[in-house]
Amino acid sequence: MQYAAPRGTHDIMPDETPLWHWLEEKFRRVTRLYGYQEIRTPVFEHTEVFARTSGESSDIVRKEMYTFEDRSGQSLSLRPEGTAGVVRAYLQNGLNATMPLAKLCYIAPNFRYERPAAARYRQHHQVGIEAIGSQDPALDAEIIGFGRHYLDDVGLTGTALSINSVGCPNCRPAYREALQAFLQPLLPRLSEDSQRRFETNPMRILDSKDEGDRDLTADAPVMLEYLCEECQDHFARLQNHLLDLDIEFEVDRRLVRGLDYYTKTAFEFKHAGLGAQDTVLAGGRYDGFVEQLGGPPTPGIGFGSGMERVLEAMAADGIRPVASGPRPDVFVATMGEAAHKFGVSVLGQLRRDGIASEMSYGSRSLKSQMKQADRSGAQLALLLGDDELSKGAATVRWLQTSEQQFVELDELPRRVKELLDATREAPPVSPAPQE
RNA sequence: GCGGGCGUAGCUCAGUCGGUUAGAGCGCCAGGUUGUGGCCCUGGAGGUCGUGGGUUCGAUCCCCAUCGUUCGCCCCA
Repeated sequence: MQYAAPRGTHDIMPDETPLWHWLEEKFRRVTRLYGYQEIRTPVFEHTEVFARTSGESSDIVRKEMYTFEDRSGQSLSLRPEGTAGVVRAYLQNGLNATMPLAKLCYIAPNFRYERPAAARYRQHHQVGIEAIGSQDPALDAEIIGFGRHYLDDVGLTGTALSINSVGCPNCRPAYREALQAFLQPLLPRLSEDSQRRFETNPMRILDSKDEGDRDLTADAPVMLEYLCEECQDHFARLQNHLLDLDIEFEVDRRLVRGLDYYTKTAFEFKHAGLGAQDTVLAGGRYDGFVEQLGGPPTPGIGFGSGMERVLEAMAADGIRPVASGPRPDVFVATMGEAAHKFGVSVLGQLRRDGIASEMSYGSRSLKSQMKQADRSGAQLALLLGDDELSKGAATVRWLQTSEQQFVELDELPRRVKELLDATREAPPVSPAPQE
């Protein structure tokens, strides 16, 4: 093999795109129900945009960004996550002045230079939403409810929702101190990874997968005990809204987020069939974010959901909603050069009449063309040969029943449409995609 | 970035205790029907056995490196 796609990237081939379209449509439908409008931002931004907001210490900024200089020497980076670019666009286009609450959604690729693993890629695709401009916990509930709705529609009803509050700049510093005070004496006994986290992100230690760490930190202070009044109230009201909405959740006191910008609400939907990369949709509130990008103090909240992960979770659950891509209505088969030439113009006419049509190129036997017609999934085959040409007609063959008839050429579009309509009213026994 | 598994046809995989022409099923193409698809039969194309180096009379097989992939860790969607 001469060339392969770069490590951690993958091609989405024609036999898979129908499934991607299906998933995108599931998402778009929910965006309409909840009133989120699509935004499309550049695939790269000034590196500052991400460095500023994700936190200089986060792994994403430290070692996972695709950063490069353009010809003028400015530093640009491929988007590693969705929120930063959206907020940048929000400010640049003055939505803060024109939309009291901006409800935005996107479907876009993200890029991270990390070691590929199951359901983790260097280029992956996320659907996501952001709501910028309100601190109301009802909005947190809407965002989480959106996530639940989307996953349910996709068929992943078994995903478990965890929520937590990670506090705010008022209460987190005190908690961080208390946590570090607790961890200090344990430090030598913690895993290597956690020793490193002690400085960079001590809250992550609570989330460690190391069993020894888990035991040692069983009685560690948790953020919930240190929440300021405002954060406490916010978290309580969120839970009430979720209960009112019949959304099942569990409070995970150790749930944290990797990016520095999160405040208050953090949440994750996990799927059991995925192995180590089991988070299928995750997000949280980021009330200090807009300010960090130079805007006025503006609260915001959103989530991202990895499409590759959702598709793998679907596969693990045996959800296979789409059988195949679009099929032509009509397949034109010809015999002889004159008929082939004529077939080309018939094909063009059918298409102008709105009938999806194909034909065979190169000189293939009729048998081979019929085989192609069969595999194309077309309902009708149109046969053109010397007989038809001399009579000014075409043979129209209904592929399911093998019935066929001569049709005058000027009758053709009308007759073909009639036959196709009849088929649609009484759908044949083809394996219908399950909804 | 760290540790382990795997890499044989388009796909799923067999195989060689190191030995000459590397196999199957599916798929693809053609013929069996010089104007008719699905089933069946017959035939065909398609492989530098991931790549590079080493050991050997001889390597797809053993060793090393490298690339890719996969599982776990870090981190994350």
